[in-house]
Amino acid sequence: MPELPEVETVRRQMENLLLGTIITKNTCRHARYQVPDLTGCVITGVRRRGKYLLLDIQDRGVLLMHLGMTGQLLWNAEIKQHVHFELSTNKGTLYFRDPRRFGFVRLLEQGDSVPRTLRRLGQEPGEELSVKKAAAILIKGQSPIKARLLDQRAVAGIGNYLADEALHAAKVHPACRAVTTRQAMRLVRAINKIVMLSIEHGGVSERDYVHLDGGRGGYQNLLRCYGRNGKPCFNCGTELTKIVVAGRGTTFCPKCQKI
DNA sequence: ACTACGTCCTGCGAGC
DNA sequence: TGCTCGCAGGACGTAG
Repeated sequence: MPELPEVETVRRQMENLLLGTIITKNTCRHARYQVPDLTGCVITGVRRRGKYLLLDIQDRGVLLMHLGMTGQLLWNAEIKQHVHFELSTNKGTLYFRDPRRFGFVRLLEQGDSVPRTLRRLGQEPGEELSVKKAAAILIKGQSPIKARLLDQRAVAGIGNYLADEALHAAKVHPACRAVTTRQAMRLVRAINKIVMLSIEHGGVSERDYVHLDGGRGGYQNLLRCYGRNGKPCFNCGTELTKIVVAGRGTTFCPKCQKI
């Protein structure tokens, strides 16, 4: 469930703690979190692209991390169960917990080609995003619009809750296969707005996601659609409905979001 | 090329 | 009370 706002929130905290530190040890406890020994290397950058975290490791490459569904990055892990990767530095240790092991950690060595999924990522949400360009990608194709929002190619970093929230805000039916340019532009603007707001509130802490210090985000209390099935739509009072689109649980308002 | 679907994995809550 | 079962979903592989 960690989506762009959640990853960005931990990125900011990691940047404060890890930038300029020296790695003293790294421990890998599972194949999905396998990284060569980085002892002595300096962390020179803490970046994010979509839902991926990228730690620049001086003279070695980039440490690529994805939180998957249940991934947690913790500065001091109280619960050691499901900790698959540890990165110790001269300032402290970063623990990667991931009960369901959908996440991963790997090192992109200097000279390695950039993985395809990273290359295919669309624009980052934000003020510099070209709404027209993203909308042009979004209107292409025959799949349900929600599937196209989730495939990362129009805008990077969207997951299930951002998709449901944006579709509701833009009044587009999640199963709609033919969206207009006008609808697509509404969607992209909604994404921008929701991403910004969610980051401001430290993201959504619904089940597993927590901050580096174990703290929780607050945006789960401001969700207008996702997870509110059976409850009234804030716009029209109609009961929100849950269906499956693109294999994902999808909540929407049958009155506001018509095909 | 695009689209659809199965797979990975564990915790949790509903229902009996 | 204790069990089983279904569901949660990001990315990827494969099939059509």
